Amino acid sequence: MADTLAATALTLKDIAREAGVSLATVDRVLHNRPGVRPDTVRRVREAIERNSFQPHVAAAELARGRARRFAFVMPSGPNPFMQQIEAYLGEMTAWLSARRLSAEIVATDVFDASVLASSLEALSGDYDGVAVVALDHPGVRAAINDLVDAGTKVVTLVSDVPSSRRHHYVGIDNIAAGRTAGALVGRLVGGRSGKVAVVAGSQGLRDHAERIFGFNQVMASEFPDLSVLPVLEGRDEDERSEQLLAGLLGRHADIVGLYNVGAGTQGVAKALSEAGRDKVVFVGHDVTALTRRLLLQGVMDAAISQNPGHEARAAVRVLLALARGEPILSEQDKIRIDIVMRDNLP
Amino acid sequence: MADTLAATALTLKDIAREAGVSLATVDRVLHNRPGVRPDTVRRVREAIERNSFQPHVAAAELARGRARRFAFVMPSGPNPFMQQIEAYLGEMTAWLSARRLSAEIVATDVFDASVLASSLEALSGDYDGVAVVALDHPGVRAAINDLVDAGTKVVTLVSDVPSSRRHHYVGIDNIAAGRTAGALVGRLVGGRSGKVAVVAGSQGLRDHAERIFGFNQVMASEFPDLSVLPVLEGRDEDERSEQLLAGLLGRHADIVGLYNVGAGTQGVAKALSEAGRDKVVFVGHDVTALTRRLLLQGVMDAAISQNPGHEARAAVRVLLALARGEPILSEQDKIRIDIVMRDNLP
DNA sequence: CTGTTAGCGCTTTCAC
DNA sequence: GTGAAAGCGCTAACAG
Repeated sequence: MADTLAATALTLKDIAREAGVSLATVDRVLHNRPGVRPDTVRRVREAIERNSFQPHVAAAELARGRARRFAFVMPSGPNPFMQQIEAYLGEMTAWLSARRLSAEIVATDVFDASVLASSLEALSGDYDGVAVVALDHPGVRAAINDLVDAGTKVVTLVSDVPSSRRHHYVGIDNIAAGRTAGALVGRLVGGRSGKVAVVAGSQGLRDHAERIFGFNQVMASEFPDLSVLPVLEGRDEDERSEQLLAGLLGRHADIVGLYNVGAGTQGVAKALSEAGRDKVVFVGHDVTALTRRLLLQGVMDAAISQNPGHEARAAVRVLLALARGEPILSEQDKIRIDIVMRDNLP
Repeated sequence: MADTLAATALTLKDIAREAGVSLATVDRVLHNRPGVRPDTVRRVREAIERNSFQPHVAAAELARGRARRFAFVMPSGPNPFMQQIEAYLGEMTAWLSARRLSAEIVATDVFDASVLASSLEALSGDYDGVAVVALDHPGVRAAINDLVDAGTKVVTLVSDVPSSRRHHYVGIDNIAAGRTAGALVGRLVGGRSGKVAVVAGSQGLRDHAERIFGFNQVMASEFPDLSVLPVLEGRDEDERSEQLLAGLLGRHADIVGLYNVGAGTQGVAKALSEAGRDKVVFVGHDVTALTRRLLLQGVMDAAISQNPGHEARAAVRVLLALARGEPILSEQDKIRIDIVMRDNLP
């Protein structure tokens, strides 16, 4: 009644014997290194297949000796979400060093394309892998591609540069996140009709633009009784968001819903409460100390969140798998869009 | 501008030299093995501390030689959620065998305490770790404690036995899950008043009972306009759930919400549609092929879900960390309560 | 193109 | 109580 899911005790030596070659040759084939006759390659490959041989990662890791270095290029500002990611990275120190790995945080102005690009270029050659919170810009794309060409493994984190040749993106699908926000606002408004406000940092940021796109999609197709007002651009700043929203609330008495696409949450909440519009359905992003409090108070109704801890660990695991040439466990590092309400606060 | 989060190159040998002892002695201290003079222990400990030395896991793993075996004790029935967990376990085969680990699935009747207890007892001695979907019963608790006493690492999966001495629980907080379901039903009903139906497998199952408890808590305190009808016990079977619910719908014209606590989802959906009560807010659990379809069709409004892939991998990682004596990355293996609606379907 | 060999940093006998 | 030494299964020179 026991269904064995894994068991192997074969070693490189066994494969070598079976293929009639030496250890070194098997190793070459295993790593697609040149200098082996095609026919020999085939024989070795067959022996590997036949036994579904899995090289022992621990042995490989030990024999390589060299430690692996990863760099995390993060925004230099005081963004709470990014700080959470960095904190979780910090928590992994012991885990990392027990594997002779290191993850260094490189702070930079990720919103300035040329600064970001040169930060990336400066990393070339020194790291086995780089995770970067990237701005989608031609200069950045080029810098990423250069790193890739130099043999560095690159993953984009939180914000993607799909046009680059980065190996992987660790983050959520922002269009789907926006759709989810739309569905929540629409459903939680509960049949009332009226207007919906949208506050974003900037529509120039790819993730914000994508979220708004998804949000509008759902509103238009499924909630015809709700009309979405023009997007306010609060630059993720509290005061500015507050002022803009206060003005909007003053001009429209029939606002029933609000989607806060980025940060500036403090300001948004303030504008809402000072206008006495507590009944407005308020959906935002990310679980921080602030949004947690707002959810508990009932000021915010839901937060769309990507788990920063998961994001940090996923980035490390993906970089490690890439560096080792292992396949990436498909779904393992797909970041899910979490809906967080008061009762399922993590 | 680079903040190093991890870096060590020290080896056991360095520590040995620094403490003025041999390799073997450091190893003994490291693993709390007997036969070392207290004073020597202290000296070695200090040297380890002073250098914040981290032994190289790969080397340790390689030197041990012996493979580690884990057993997963799962329900023998055709529960789709459990099957998903097993499938994800299957996907990890290569990963496991590259680490000389194995995970064997042991199917058993987890709903019969004595059968489950003897299945657990039969495992003793053969495994380094056991994950078990457990029924909370004195006999099962005793069996778990026996395994623990025999040195086997034990984690409960999906369903906990908090009174046992299991090392860890991998699963969600079911009371919070029930509260979340309550908040969703209440909010999505959108201010209407009326009755709410609850269909469960059995109130004797700990997880179902906990979910109902949380659900009622929220309904009572926050949605006074909604009254919860007595729980229907459908035994997680489609036909039975359908019949019971059909009867209930017939008797109450003002049902506006429905919480399906366990399985039997097919029957619940059928009763709803045949009665033409498509407007009823329907919240259930888990994302399966069926619930996915129901969400897309708009029949179900939300599913509370625990990610089976995450659950499978978390169980393996926790067992491995326990077996190696590593600390468990705090939040890493905490399973979150996911709210899944149509737009954030994974 | 292919094989031989010396480790990587631990664990584990087996002596002392 | 403590230490010396032989591997674990790979990788990476270096020879041929």
